[in-house]
Amino acid sequence: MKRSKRRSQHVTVRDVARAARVHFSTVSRVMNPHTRSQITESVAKRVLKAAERLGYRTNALAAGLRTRRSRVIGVIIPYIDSPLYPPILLAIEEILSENGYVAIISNTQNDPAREERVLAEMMARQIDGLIIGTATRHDPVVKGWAQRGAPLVMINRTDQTGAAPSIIVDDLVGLGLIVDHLVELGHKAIGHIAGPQQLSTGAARSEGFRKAMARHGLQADAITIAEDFTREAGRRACHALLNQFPDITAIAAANDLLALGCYEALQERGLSCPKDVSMTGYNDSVFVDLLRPPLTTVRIPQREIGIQAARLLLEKIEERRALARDVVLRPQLIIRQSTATPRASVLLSNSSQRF
Amino acid sequence: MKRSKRRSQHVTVRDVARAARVHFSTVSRVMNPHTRSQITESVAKRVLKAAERLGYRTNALAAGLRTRRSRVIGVIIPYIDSPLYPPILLAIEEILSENGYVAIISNTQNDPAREERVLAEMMARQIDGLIIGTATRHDPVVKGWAQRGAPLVMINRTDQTGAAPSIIVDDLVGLGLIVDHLVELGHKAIGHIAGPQQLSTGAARSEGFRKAMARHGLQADAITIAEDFTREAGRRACHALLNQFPDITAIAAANDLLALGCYEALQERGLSCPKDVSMTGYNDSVFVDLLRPPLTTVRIPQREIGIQAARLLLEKIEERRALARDVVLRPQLIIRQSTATPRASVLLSNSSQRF
DNA sequence: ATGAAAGCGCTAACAC
DNA sequence: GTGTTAGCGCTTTCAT
Repeated sequence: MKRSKRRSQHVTVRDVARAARVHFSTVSRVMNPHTRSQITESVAKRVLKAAERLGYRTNALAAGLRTRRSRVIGVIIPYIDSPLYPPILLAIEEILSENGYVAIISNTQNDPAREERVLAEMMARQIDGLIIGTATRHDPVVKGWAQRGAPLVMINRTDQTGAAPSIIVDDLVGLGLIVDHLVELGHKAIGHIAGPQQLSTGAARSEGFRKAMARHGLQADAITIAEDFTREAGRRACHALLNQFPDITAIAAANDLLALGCYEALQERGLSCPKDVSMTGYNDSVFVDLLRPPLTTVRIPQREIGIQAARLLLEKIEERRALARDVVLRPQLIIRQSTATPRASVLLSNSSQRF
Repeated sequence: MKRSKRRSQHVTVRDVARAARVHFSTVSRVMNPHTRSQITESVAKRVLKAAERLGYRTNALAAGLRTRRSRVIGVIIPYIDSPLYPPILLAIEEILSENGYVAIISNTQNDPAREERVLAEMMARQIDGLIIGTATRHDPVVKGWAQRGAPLVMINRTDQTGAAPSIIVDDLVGLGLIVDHLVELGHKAIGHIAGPQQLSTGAARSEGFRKAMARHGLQADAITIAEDFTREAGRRACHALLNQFPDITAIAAANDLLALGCYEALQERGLSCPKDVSMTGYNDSVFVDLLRPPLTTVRIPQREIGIQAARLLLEKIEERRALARDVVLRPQLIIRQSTATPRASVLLSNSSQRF
């Protein structure tokens, strides 16, 4: 008769137990799929009915405190308002939800201080695992987590230490597809707007560019590094590139946002794409098919990245295996109208023929 | 000497207390900003130093179980991969993070079953409040939460009951801006691709269209309702609209995605925008300035929506006031190149004058 | 100003 | 198969 007065909003196992005339641990066993088989069918039914009637919902905080498993996972990404991430997040959330997990999603804006803060909040909430899209090439966060044996999966970017599995796209192949396509169109003087080199994506795509150019016996020195994967950085880098290398007939940008910036820069210089300069992007972001002109780019399996990352993380959490399997997904060339044969003037001077 | 053997990974208040030679409740008081003032400065310093040294981090699950406050809030939106939401989510997360809260973000794809499931997961985790962008005009979720007195804020869409505060944009004004602009350009036969009418946004924008047309003494019967706020639905609706009303010279779409679909439909019909038909969108989604042609649209303060929603929710949570203040934000017309004077042929027949 | 004690709601040995 | 018991780590009266 002690706690019956406090019929507050929360229905607990004890309330259900009283209603079903069983011990509260029996209720717990019924509610937990893992221990459900221990209970007689008739008793289980009675408990379930009472729970239903009282509107019982298990308190994940209490359960988590006891089991040391919160069924919450953390997701840290640099920019949620970049077109790259939403489809990935969507897929992650779908897989997690199917498995009774939820995601705490945080942005860092590539700011290490913010990253540290959100990570602290996540750890305080006893997250069971972490998916991060912010790994730098030698990432202290990655190292820290991996050393503590905490389940961690990197997406999109990877660090160099191999301390945790990652889901990435084969950017070497991706830039190869781009360069092959441009060369096939007849381009020889091809420039590259590179992404930040401390990010694996930026570095890998630059390397892919260089290797592919070398494969074709072409010079790969027309490279400008954009300080960030943004439209504005792309615009500035494009101007710099064209100032230094006015003769290039095609520009391979390290991602779509950079390519958008290049579109602006070209327009500002009175250059037409693809007549004067062919452009390519990377990621096949939503809407780039509607740009002027529609952007030739490389499609990466965003959804698949999310699915694989979530699956891999859940495997690590539930099985506690230290599998360091990396997943490398293949990109696909999407040809649109921002690429064409090199401009006539250059064709003339470079190959001394017309038509 | 009982529990000293289990030097497991987690450092607790007891560990810190032992190291600082105080009672563990003192540690708790030091760590909690609210009770910190009760402790002598020197003792506090000693505790803090010990905590630092041992790497103590408070366990939010345990604290939440005790205080019945999880410092987690739920965010439910229909589509994370719609360009509307990421900036809102970014702002929400920023405000929450500043206040020591984190967000569990879930997508529903407008599927009520999914909504129910994610909501159950959130409730199990004892979320302190909820921000939802999925409210239908008579929403059971909204009603349920409001009745239980749980802090809830609606964004973007609102229900009709006024059961909870909402942060919305003044869509009547927004469509008014659009219609005024088109009329000023000389359009009279203006069509409208409406959004789903069970959503407050769809309904409000249609009403805004009708009222504005009436204000100008124009017929507002060229309306087709798209079954969803998607590009494909926009494409189909645009075809239907033009089949039924071939003479319209301008189309006001209820959002940008619908306008994109219209772009496709116009292209399929061999019509040029804005020469044959002027187009307008709504939301000023990222990239619509780079479309062919750049889209005239209405900019809504996405970031502000997120900020206001998070602030309002935190107010409700911390002060437990039942303020039902609605926030209505003002939209802004963004004129680009998808709108122009009506096509010559129509000008001729409609107003019997040229130039 | 600090210590003592109780308990948030749950799970998981351990009994019987 | 079900009841008993003991915490998970924390906050918060109540003493002192």
